[in-house]
Amino acid sequence: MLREAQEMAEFFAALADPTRLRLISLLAAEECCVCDLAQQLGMTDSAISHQLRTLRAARLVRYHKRGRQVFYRLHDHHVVELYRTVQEHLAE
Amino acid sequence: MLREAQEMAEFFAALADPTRLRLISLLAAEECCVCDLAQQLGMTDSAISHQLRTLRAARLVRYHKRGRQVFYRLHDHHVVELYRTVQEHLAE
DNA sequence: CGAATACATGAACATGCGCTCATGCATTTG
DNA sequence: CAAATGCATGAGCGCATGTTCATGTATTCG
Repeated sequence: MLREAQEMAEFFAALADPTRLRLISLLAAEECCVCDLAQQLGMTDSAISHQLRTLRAARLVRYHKRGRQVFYRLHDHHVVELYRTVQEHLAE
Repeated sequence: MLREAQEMAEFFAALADPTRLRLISLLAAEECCVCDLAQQLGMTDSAISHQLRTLRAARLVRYHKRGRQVFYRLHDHHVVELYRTVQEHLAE
């Protein structure tokens, strides 16, 4: 039980940050490269890159390179569903 | 968007700890008092009380007093559903 | 009433986290 | 090729977090 709790905690921790949740919100609309994400959030490329690393580790996003840009998108539909569920839960 | 992200982040943060997830797992089975929860997790009453405070703040648990004991239970069915959903998601 | 029990809480300490800054590595452009 | 662009990464700093320890409060028991 402890091990499972640890895994779940790490997963929730990846979602427990406003910047990462805003990234997920942006990526729910469309795939996007790092510098555009940074610009939309008014943050540095470095800060966003660090956060994307966390989202990658939690398998919440995927990416593919084209030229010198890296395009990120949500890993699968489960991510959006979880996001929407909690969003509605907090709206009451 | 920033404000909503902040609220969601706080909610996920309440779930981003192994001890609190184990408490939720125990409370999913049956309502329980603080000292029993502490004993089942092999932790001090104080540590558990602190964590229950966090779960209360996130409205994840309710409680009622009887004598000198305080019995905690999950706030509503949404909590268990979210727990099960993520549990299954990580099981793949 | 006095001791013990069940829980809550504040301070303190160690650890982890998010951002900045500096740097490095591909890729593209002039 | 050299400069510039897009991104990744490691170190470092300030701040939040989880546990312990000491203490406080209500309730129950002898």
